[in-house]
Amino acid sequence: MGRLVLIVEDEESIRKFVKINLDRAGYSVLEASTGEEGLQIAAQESVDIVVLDVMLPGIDGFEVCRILREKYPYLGIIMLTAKSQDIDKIMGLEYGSDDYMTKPFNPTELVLRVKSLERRLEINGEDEKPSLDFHPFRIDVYSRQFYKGKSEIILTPTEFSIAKLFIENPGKAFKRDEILNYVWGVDFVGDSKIVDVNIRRLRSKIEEDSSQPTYIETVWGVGYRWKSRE
Amino acid sequence: MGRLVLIVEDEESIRKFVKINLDRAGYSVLEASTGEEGLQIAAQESVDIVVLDVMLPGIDGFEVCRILREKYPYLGIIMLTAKSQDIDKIMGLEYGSDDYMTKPFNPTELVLRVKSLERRLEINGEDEKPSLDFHPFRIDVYSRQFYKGKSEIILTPTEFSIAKLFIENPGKAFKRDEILNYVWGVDFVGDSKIVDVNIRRLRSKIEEDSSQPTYIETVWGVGYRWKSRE
DNA sequence: GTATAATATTATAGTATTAAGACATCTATG
DNA sequence: CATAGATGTCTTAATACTATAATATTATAC
Repeated sequence: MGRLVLIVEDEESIRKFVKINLDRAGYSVLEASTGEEGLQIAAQESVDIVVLDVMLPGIDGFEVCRILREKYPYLGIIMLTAKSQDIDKIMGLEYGSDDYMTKPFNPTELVLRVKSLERRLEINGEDEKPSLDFHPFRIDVYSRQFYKGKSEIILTPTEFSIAKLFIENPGKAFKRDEILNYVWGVDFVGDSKIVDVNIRRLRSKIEEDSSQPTYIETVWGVGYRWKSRE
Repeated sequence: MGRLVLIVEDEESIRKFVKINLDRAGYSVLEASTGEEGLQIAAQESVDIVVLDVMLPGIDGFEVCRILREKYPYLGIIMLTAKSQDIDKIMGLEYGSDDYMTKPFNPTELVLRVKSLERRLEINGEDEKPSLDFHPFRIDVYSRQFYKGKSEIILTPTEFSIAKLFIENPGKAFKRDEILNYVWGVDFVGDSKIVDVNIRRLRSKIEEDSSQPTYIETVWGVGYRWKSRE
């Protein structure tokens, strides 16, 4: 499963450069240009690894690292530092990053470090459970739990079933009858309008604003579609 | 299986960082901020290894170490000391700790020390108990005993079987039929509501408040799940 | 713009699920 | 054989879910 990496770096050229390299290595990459933005994204998305610059406008990288480590013990953190900085302090108790690289750095090496950290996290951290991922959502079929970013959303059986169908087929436009067959079974007798009602319930739980849905789109005259990446 | 580590350290930031790192390495971690608290927890829970700061308010670390060693000969103890302290005294007969680290220290190294001590304890110490651990619970499959912390909870055969199934598969959402098949066997004739009744009985024994269960969660429309982590 | 069809929203009543308690039967043990 | 504990069944209560229907809103075609 392609892990999700967040880059927190104010200089755009470096950020893009890192992104391109991690993209190519098969990671999903999010970007933040300030510490505040980084913390916000980390709170919303289920980020696995953060590549964090020390020098940031506003809250500096050390502070961001400390906050991240406190909030998300299982997060991997790689810091980008200047040569002169105190490595013990960075890696040690004070801030608790998992690895560091001194600038300027070789992008290939960064990718290697990310990969190595990923392995470490997998070994120590929890086992890999079959989960369906579609950022910012994740469905854990093993425990039957649905997550938006880091927080669980409790779904009813019907809602869960619909969400699973969508996330297994992002971008596909489903006719009401198709949804009906999958969720209610082929022998269901009744109006296909129940699909609408249950879509609405699902929307009200997962959308920011359920009257302006951004995840479950209406395909007029057909049915509904889980919005694939823009 | 994840061993239980107790950290006795008054400074919260250090305590938290040690906890985070041990958590990630797969240990269950308990915290105490004073020597008294540490001794109390050690008496209640089946702690395997203690990480013990020397400088503590009230009873100091040396004294805590001596008491622990006297009471629990098989306990592993790692002391955290300042650079200047007399290492021979710490490691020697006087107090009898198993290992030490000087502050400031690298958390990664601490994890390595804990792991190494764990191995040593397994070789020298007691038999490899075929026990399932899921803090604060422990199941001894041979003697068919069930513990919450240090105290045994007497379970009936049916309850024990359910508890075992859950603790072997933390986080998994079990359908009633799955539980039925495992506990009662595939040839059981009768209603699957029997599962509900026995879950209730188990809850009333192991939960603080069985109407607000925190260990055995209800998965609505499906069955039950042992809560994996908070 | 207006009519029409499709979809969104809301409320409610009915249904299904789970929790809790009580009881009778069964089983092991002395 | 007597007893205590274990276990399955039944009943009732509490809770959560969901289909239906009725109304409002929005999109499309003309």
